[in-house]
Amino acid sequence: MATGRTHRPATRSRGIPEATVARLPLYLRALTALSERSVPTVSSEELAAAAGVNSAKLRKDFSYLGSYGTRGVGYDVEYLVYQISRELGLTQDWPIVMVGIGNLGAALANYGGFASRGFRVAALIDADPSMVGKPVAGIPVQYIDDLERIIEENGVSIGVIATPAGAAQQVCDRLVAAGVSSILNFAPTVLSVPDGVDVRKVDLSIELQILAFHEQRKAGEDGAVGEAGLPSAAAVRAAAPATAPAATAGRKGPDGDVPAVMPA
Amino acid sequence: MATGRTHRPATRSRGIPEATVARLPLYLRALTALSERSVPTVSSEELAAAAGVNSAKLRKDFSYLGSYGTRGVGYDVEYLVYQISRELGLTQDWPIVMVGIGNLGAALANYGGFASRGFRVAALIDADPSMVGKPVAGIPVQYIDDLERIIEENGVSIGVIATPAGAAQQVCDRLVAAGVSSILNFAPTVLSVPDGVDVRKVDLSIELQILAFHEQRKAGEDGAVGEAGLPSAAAVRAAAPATAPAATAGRKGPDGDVPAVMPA
DNA sequence: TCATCTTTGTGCACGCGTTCACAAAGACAT
DNA sequence: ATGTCTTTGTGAACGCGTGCACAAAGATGA
Repeated sequence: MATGRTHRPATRSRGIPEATVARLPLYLRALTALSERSVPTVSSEELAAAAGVNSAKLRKDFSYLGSYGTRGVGYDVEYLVYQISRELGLTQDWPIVMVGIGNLGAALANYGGFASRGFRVAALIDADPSMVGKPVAGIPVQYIDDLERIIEENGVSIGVIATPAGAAQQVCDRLVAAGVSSILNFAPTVLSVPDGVDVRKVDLSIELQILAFHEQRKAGEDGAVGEAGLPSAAAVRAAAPATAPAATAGRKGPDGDVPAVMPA
Repeated sequence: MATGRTHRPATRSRGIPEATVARLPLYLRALTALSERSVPTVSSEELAAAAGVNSAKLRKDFSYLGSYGTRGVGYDVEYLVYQISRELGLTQDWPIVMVGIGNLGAALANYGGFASRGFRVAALIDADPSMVGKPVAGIPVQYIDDLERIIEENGVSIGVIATPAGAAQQVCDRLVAAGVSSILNFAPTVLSVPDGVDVRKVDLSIELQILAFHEQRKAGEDGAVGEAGLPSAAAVRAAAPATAPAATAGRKGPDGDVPAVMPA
């Protein structure tokens, strides 16, 4: 998960916990799939399994929205889809602008997940004049000088930043000044914004580093305690990652490098 | 933040809280920037500001790593960079494979954040035969039938999934069976994996939905209480978002369907 | 109508994470 | 040496999130 809300210490909106809000889209996705298969109702147990969460947690989450279930039966799929969509604000149209149409930006623009569920790409913006006018995902790229006008004319309140790190804060400032109050940041930088503006960040590098931490730990602890499960194959390999010849090459790491294997 | 660790209920590794681990990459980035500017030391206050966190939290985070600071002075930048890198396992080489080289996958492969800090793209894999052999980011795409062999030969323990939702679980199963024990998932699906395997997910659609929720809330509450701050412009606009005409139309697509290649 | 069975909704307890506030530690000047 | 000043490291309190376990609600069948 590339994640991380910034700012706004879980404002506990109108009683709905932040953690619950973060799971609603997950439930919605599972429910939509059921809806397409014309399944009329689901139990908390089934839906929880589909969403990958605990059933008690799911029931508690739904309890914040109201009592939409029927004891002995479960939840009405269609009704729940509607309620969650409404709660998330997906029953209305959300025009968004994306700034920075490089490799990542272009890929995101093409990504279907953006277009679905009420989100509409109102404009693609870049600072490279040679990009201007070129259509990406069917939408012509516009020049950054028009950013303020575009936001104003389209009533945009959500912006996506996919620029290089160096330009992110500057772009962010302009977006906020122009009226954007929610930002999804793909640039590897910490953005500082005034109160009232929400920033969520997606950082590939950070996600990988977190995985590496756990991977290293798995490699290190096994052998020590034996930690049930885990099909040795992976553990062994991770413990002695230099198995492959030329591949791993370097591995010069200073000193305190992984306790290398460590026989039981 | 596209986020969400799955599984593994915060195993509290060797005393380092999960929340702290998630922040270490942030500190590392800020420290690296300072290091490049040849700054010798930083106080917890300065570094916290750069990383966008509370200074007390930062000090407590570092306290889990040991006592690396000097009272009255601060932390030695170089030393801290090394310690955090080591703790995160970045002093060793981590070969990774990426499966699903569509729009998003290609963009990720080109993304510099992957190559840096010990991560090395060992292979790009796709199920579309017409993609095979074509170089992406300088690396020729390989066919998915060779997945197991590639993982074995390169000692890969971290995999990145950027396939369409429908293919994700299947790819995941193969990766895990081949020995991969950490997965970064960009497909909009819940992956189920055996114990011992870590999954982190990055879901653009979910992030946007969370932002929409807060945006809706901001628009709704103002007017009711007045809730200080917030430059009306955005609030007013969000309150009457249906400005655009047809737009929302279609609404058919199941869910986050990646346009990209790859049949099931 | 009544009994049984399924599934929700939630009270409660526990643990993690955050923040405050301060004592201890060391640098630095005199 | 000694005092002052800065900054760390952490004890303690608090709040959020999670999961258990169960009572209440309603469906279903006789």
